[in-house]
Amino acid sequence: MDILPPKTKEALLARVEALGGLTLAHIAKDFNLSVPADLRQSKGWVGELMEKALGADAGCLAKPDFRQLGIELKTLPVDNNGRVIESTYVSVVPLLNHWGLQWHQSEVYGKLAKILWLPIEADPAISLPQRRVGCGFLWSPNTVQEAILRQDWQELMDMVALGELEQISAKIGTYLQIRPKGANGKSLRWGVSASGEKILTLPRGFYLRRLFTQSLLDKYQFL
DNA sequence: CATTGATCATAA
DNA sequence: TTATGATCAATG
Repeated sequence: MDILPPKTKEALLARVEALGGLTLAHIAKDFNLSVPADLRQSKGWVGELMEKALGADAGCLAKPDFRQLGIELKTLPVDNNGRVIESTYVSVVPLLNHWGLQWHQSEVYGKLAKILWLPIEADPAISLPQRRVGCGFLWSPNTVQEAILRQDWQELMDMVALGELEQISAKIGTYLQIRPKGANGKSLRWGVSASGEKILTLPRGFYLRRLFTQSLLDKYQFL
């Protein structure tokens, strides 16, 4: 059972609304999928299930998930107190061939420009099959948010370009941060050192900090 | 106990 | 092999 991609934003939001309140077991059953016991060896399972349920069509491509609509889908794990549990992966950090890259041409901007946030119950006290989908909402950065995201991106990409990879830690950045993003500590990519030589280094990704996505969720709940 | 750094599965 | 989907688990 394959769901076709929604043709309009309204059609997408209608599907999101229909998902709200359903358990993961319920949705998985509709696709003849079994629910893993836990996420330890299936970390992306919930996100992939939501892609199926909503008809995301970007597959493994450098997205957005809904290509025709330019909308990126992100699940937002939330505990029983409405607290966002995890940071949100955005995209890989280009370690090479990034000279002259501008904010508005970056993958980060492309994905953050329009996001469908889909809160998912993720309290450890609730078993995976019993967890429910919350109320999804569309978000685009406002002027202030974009300015801060852009500053973060620029500061971090400047460090990448200057070969300061070893000095990049997850502590840098107000909303955005860079953290390792690989299969394990042995996966390596080519980057550039401070002296301009090509070096092997960990693959990294841009992530949105938990407190930032928490603020988005809080604002939505308030409205 | 929150965050950083490390890791798991899968598709193309 | 690299990018997608993320969460796990060590650390301070």
